[in-house]
Amino acid sequence: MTQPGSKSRAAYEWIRERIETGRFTPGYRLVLDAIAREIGISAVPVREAIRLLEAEGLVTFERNVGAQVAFMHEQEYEYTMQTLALVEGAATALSAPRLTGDHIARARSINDQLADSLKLESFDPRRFTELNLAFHTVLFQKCPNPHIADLVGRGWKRLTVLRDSVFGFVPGRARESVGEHEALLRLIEAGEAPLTIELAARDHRLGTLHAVLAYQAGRRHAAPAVGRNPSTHLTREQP
Amino acid sequence: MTQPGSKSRAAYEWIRERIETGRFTPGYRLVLDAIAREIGISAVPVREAIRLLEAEGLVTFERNVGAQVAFMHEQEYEYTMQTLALVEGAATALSAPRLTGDHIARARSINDQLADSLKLESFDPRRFTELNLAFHTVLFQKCPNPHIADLVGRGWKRLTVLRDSVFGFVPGRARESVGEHEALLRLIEAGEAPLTIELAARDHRLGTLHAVLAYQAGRRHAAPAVGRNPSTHLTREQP
DNA sequence: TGATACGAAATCGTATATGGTCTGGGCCGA
DNA sequence: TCGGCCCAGACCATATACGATTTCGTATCA
Repeated sequence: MTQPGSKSRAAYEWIRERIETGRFTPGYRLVLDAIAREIGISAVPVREAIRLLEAEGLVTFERNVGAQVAFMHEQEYEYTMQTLALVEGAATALSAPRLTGDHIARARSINDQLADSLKLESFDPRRFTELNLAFHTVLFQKCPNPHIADLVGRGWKRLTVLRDSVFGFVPGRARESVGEHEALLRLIEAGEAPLTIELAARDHRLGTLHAVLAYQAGRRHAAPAVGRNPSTHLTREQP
Repeated sequence: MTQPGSKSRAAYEWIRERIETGRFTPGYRLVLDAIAREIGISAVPVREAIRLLEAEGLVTFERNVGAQVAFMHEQEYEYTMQTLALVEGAATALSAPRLTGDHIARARSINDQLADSLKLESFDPRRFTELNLAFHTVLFQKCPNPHIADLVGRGWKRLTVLRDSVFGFVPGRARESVGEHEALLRLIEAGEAPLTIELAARDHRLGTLHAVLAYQAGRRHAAPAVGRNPSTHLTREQP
């Protein structure tokens, strides 16, 4: 299925693309025959595609009833980011000792691009997110544990569905990020203890999460109930 | 599919049971028609079952070629336990503040049973593992993040395929476990910081992992290259 | 003898067909 | 008017059928 050329794959991408771009909104019913007819294939591969989307949490499924685009509650972003903070932190720490000077240089170069993108009069949050992923990918790519690496990949993939780019909402956080990136690089260069690196990487991601949550709280209540500073606890205080 | 009553589900359980009990050994080819005929259904639901097993990593799959029971290298157990240490530690820490005295009492009661099972002249490692899961389930069950909770469940499920019970190999570790359980309970009761609890729970699991790795190294080299004590780093020294 | 090409068997991927299950609307009785 | 029953339509789950792809044995040729 993951293999290109298959119709299941085509159906998967066809549906996913529509969910990502918002043409299929949460609750939209995915009817096998209808989709199959529209793509010009039979229902069998469509069914398989939907099963895969279900496994990714993009659609919900009920036997004898069918599938619909999953409802994502407010907290979905929080849960995903919290999980990503956890696994990406670990992946980065496990990867760190295996990174060469070359890797660090590459990461630093990407971070420079991130810094540059801040200076443009028209800040492009989408591009910032793209570069941000590239930066972190360099850092965790050497993670020797394939399960953890896989979870990191899933987390990022899921984020693409939840938010195109949160940095559009919290541009200030983008600026902070660049500084934290450099700090993280220094820790790695210095050969700091894995746990130190893990918690730094974790905090970095939680920092973005908290910024977004604070922004949302602000929008809701006019008086922003600012969360605490990023904490390594994966948690934040309840209001 | 996850729903009972479906033939996909039946096929899934039929295959999985054979893999778990070792009747289907790694490398065994899973031929759709053959399995379908043997179960008495058509190939379509069997195919779906195999896709699910693939997602769980129990079988590997190649387009136009088919599926076979996944080869699990030596390190598979290590990777799975390391990942479980990571996510279970977090789940436990996130769950801890939501646990009532009732939960703690229940966990302690299970730990008593674990202690009792050590005293029996015939130690039953399988039962120990069962109770052990029950104990930890009490502790992380209140984890509010469904993604992390899900990952914990997957980790445990995967372990059932990898090893029936490692405590048969390292009975000494069973004894240690009981003590660490009590220590963990005290941390939770005392309302310690989430990170403290997280790392304690993580270390607890890594302890078992390291014990098993040391045992394996001992079997291989006669002179056991004992790993370091459990570390919160998720890592251990290379020999 | 070894390499290559051909062809048949095995097996997968997908289309089409069919029976089963759920859902919603209309009819009937209170 | 309202609630319950029944039926028809929609849709899913699975079976069967068939073309497509891979694999592997065998024959042919250098």
